[in-house]
Amino acid sequence: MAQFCINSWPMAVAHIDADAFFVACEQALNPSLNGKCAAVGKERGIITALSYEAKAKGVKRGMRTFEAKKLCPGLIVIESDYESYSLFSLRMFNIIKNFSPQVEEYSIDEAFVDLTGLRRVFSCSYEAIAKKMQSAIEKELSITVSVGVSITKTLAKMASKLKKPNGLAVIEGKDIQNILRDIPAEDVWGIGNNTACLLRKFGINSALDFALKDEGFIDKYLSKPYKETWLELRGNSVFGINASVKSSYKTISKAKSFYPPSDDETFLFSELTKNLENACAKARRFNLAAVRLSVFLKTRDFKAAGAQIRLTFPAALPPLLMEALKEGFKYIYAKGYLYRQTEIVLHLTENVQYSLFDDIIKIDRIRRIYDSIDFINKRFGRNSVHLASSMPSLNAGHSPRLSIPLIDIKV
DNA sequence: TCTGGGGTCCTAGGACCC
DNA sequence: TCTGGGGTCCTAGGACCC
Repeated sequence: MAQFCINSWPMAVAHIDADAFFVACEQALNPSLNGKCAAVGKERGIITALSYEAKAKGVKRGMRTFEAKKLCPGLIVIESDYESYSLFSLRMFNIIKNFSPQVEEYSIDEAFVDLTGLRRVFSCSYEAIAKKMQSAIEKELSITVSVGVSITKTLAKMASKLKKPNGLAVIEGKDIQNILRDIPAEDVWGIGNNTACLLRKFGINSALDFALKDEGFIDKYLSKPYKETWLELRGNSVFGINASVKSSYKTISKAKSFYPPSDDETFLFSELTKNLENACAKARRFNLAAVRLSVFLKTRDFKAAGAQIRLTFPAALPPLLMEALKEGFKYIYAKGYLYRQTEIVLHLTENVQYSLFDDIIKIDRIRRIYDSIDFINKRFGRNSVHLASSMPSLNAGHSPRLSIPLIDIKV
């Protein structure tokens, strides 16, 4: 069979994927959990992550904990502790950066590493460098990772899945076709269910079927991202390693589900207010301001009603966004429907410019108040100080350590 | 199977202008 | 006033990812 046309000097990229990361962190912190059926997500009542032992008993992510315990009676369910996981994550990335400066922090438990040219530095093969990284992580953090090495990001990402957990797999140019043959098209990174359905109609079932399709077909039926994935599968690297640290957001969203579903206008609006305050606090941390605000109410059958409001000036201070929130809420709220989730999305801008006509003094007063609020919340915990209209939802859930409702901000 | 809370990018189509 | 061509910007929504 004809080989794909590959660049003569392909890049070497490794994808590192921690195994059952959240649970592995818990096990590293508390070795008595090793080898046991353990899961994280107690606070939500839903399995967020689980050990391989629990997976073997048929427990799945997203399962309700009581269902999981039926399947696996000895299951230990722990509250998730994101601060610890973030620290493990940071340390894992730092270990990887000892090997190459070109490290993309792809998610909390995954990284891409550009190894191109490093064989000389380490006097060994790319596979051996990958092995060294894997061992270093296990030795220093007591967690295991699976590593894939190949000539494009897409192939490396797929390689890391081949021998999970604690595995190492290399896909060389000459092996691409043999390996893609056994991988279903929907398991390709970037091809979801929808596209897999479309591909099946054309007899494309495996990753290899897709990779072997001619360019004319790709151009005719698929858009840019799929063309890029197609190229990557054929060994032509188009996705670079993005080593810059994320410092900004285009959108920030906050959503919260609740049970039982509710049609209580006051409760729903207070939930939205709380979402808004949390999203705004995050936006302020990154020096961002919203230019548009989206508001959603979701019913039990996953149907969402949404509205989007354009703001007259960029803002990240809840009092300045309350009118827009009210407007959006009024527009989408329908009496008699039971809702189970509220969500807001801030569409953000970096360069905050106030026009001469905006009330700069008023905005500045509110900003100063929120500087203090951010300070207090940092000291005493999230939601220590919040808007009075988010009280009903706060009282329904966890109570903050110190509650100082801001009854009415006068400006 | 649809569990939950984040995100990103791309495209099509409308608004508006020349 | 109508017709047609062309460009840009914005936004909604789709698809995908962890």
